Amino acid sequence: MADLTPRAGQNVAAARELVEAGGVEALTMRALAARLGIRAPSLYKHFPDKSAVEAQLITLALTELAETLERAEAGGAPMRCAEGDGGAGERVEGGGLRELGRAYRAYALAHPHLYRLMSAGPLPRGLLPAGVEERAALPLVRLVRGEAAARAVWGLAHGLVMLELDGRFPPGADIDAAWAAGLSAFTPLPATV
Amino acid sequence: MADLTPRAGQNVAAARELVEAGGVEALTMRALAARLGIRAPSLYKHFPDKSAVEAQLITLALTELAETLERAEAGGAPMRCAEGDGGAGERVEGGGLRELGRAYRAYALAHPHLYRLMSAGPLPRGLLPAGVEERAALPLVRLVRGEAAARAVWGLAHGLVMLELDGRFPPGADIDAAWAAGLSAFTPLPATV
DNA sequence: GTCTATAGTGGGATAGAC
DNA sequence: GTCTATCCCACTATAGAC
Repeated sequence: MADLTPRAGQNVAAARELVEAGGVEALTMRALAARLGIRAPSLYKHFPDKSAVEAQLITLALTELAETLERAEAGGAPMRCAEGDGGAGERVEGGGLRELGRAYRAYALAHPHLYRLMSAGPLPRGLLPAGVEERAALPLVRLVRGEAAARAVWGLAHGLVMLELDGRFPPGADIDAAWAAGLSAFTPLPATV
Repeated sequence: MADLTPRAGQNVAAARELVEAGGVEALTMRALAARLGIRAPSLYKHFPDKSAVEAQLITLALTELAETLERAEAGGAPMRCAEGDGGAGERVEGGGLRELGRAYRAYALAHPHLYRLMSAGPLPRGLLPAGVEERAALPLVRLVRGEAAARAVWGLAHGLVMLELDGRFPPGADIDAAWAAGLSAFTPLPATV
């Protein structure tokens, strides 16, 4: 959970560079040590094992994603409902969701390997600080009315991102349009069953 | 592409059992050989290398998924528009999409590791027979009007499946409801813009 | 906190005999 | 088509000296 050694922060930064450059498989204790200019066994004075390194990385990525989404939430559509003229109407939800989607996709595309690490396989929840996971989910939950719809939008975003990262769309595919079609399906109305 | 050896079919079946039981990482040339009662080097008389085995497996999974979706397409909603009374109206799309979603999710949950193998990472398209990928996509393309919307629904399904397989939803989450909310968002209208 | 040395495991793949 | 015998690679992790 917390750093086990004062310099562990630098180590995590180095681990991040490895992952961003070559994916999860590029993160080996040997490579991490080499990048730090030390020998692999020395790492075990900083981390109990490799999963601890990965957990720190996942925590970092989840926090960054949360911050990105929070920024989109605040800066995108007119969300400051308390001040100014409160007559925003139905454009608030649509605009907010579009902004959130843009931010989500942008983060994933900017850090594809980190996104994969963060979202592939079950989370090592026991190794993560409390609340990180929830924080990343909050902006969407705040914006979309209803658990079911929020999870659907989450699935939509995650699926589109993964298909794009995995190169599943045909070469000329208009992915922007797919996002627009997907998100706009959720904006007019929750569309009761 | 094609089997390199008469008995390659049996080998692929054995490989499938390994993957279904223990995931992609359980598929090793050694383990596959052991299951076939031979030694690992003998496998290289049937396959040039390991990626060829995986490609056969992916082909098999894509074909099975395609068949599953085609069955749902034919049996679910009243799709036999040519015969009987042609007055189906708007319920055709909604019902068909729901059926398709059900079938897609059911296949993924029944064969989670195979689904992962088939949908994770870029497809080794050069090693796949022509048309397999397209065939799996066709039922959805036929049902959803517009490329963008079809890709969005694809992303929705893939995302929801992956989140479920990866145990990302909270313990008590109503995943059925998330699917219903997601698919129903696409049924009433394409929701222009 | 770092080192050397090493244990232990697993993997893909080849050569050449039969 | 199958075998034996290997090669070479890579990885996580520990022990114990400094």
